[in-house]
Amino acid sequence: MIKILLADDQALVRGALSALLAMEPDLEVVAEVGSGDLVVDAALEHRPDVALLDVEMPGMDGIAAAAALRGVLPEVKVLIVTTFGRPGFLRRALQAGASGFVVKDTPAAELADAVRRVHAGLRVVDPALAADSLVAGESPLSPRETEVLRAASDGSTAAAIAAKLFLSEGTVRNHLSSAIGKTGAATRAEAVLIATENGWL
Amino acid sequence: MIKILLADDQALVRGALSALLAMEPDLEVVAEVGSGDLVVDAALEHRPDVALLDVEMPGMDGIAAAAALRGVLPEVKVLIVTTFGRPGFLRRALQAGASGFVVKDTPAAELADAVRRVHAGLRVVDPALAADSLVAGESPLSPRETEVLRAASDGSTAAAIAAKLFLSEGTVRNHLSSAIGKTGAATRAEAVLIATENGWL
DNA sequence: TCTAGGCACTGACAAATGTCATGGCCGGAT
DNA sequence: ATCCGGCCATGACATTTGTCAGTGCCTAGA
Repeated sequence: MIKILLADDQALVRGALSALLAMEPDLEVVAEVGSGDLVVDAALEHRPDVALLDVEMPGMDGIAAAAALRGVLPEVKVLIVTTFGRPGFLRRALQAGASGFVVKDTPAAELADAVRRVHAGLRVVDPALAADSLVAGESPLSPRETEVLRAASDGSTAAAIAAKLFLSEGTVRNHLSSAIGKTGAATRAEAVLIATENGWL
Repeated sequence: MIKILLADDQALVRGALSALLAMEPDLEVVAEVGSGDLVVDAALEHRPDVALLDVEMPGMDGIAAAAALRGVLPEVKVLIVTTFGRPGFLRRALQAGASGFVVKDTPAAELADAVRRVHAGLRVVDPALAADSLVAGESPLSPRETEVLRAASDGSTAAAIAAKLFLSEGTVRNHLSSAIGKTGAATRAEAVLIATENGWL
């Protein structure tokens, strides 16, 4: 019997995944949480074999939760589930110690198998996504550029970003210009889009 | 026995919802599709009582599919499911003839009830979302402003938008300026954000 | 019929943006 | 010890953006 911890912020999806996994005779969902912050506590209490973590969650996201879980209970295997197949997500998930990475548009029948394979100590990675991850590579953005670009992602003006990050306005424009160049974009808005699609923010 | 048609582009979620509904003795999923374009065909073939449609789908979205379904098989009740509780979505869904509107973070246990209530001829609407919909009101943007703003949402420059929509660059800037004013934003990027959050695009 | 409002355009102006050259500071690699 | 790269900053420049005033066309409602 493989014991599973389920983390997804959307209650409906969480419950549905639970129902899906409950159909398998050898799987058992022992805990469900709706936030990344609750993962470690729930794992300590219910001692699952596998943790199924969504990336998109308020507060601590699935990848951060995976890293935290690894620090406390390294024997728990982590399988990351996500809506968006961003190359950067896969890279960061594996670096955080995840054993598997599944996108939400894989067939439902394969989820149980993925759980079993992860439990058996194997790696489970979407091959198409792995290829994307290789071509996209790591983020070309420096830490500061990433920070500035993220601050720009809500349409803030350069002056507003400068105030928020305690920088000069010219410096902000320089970082943005550099980010625009590295992403191959023409405007900051396009740079934000490209960086987001690649999971660099 | 209530017969259900399920439409969601994410196979994993679709399968999971199917498993969830299959646990109810009086519900039966008779068809599953992964695109809005397939909804009408599948409905004609399987004659469901209730159609459970996700809004976010490639090709024809859930709301358009609801309208199309209503034109062909008006006796089929439509229950819209969505990740994002955008006020504009609710309004458009109801105008398209949907009987219910459920957000994906409602508890899993309530989904079956929502299906039953919709089947019984009742309306099912998230109360919090309904309130939002009232305050947000209809989109203040004119058709042209909406079009221009949508074209700007990928970070395109004014010149690029003008070329795409066969407008003068000055006209594009005027429409954007007007949209910025109506949304209460300070920049076009912020206007895009606000319009998206309200479901106006 | 008149009128209001959406749509399109022009021209002009201030502000914001993107780029470039330049320089100083620091930490890690050679 | 030196060099390189990231980081912060300045100042200057051309371009883009956001705003405003004014014009005209067209359609739907009073």
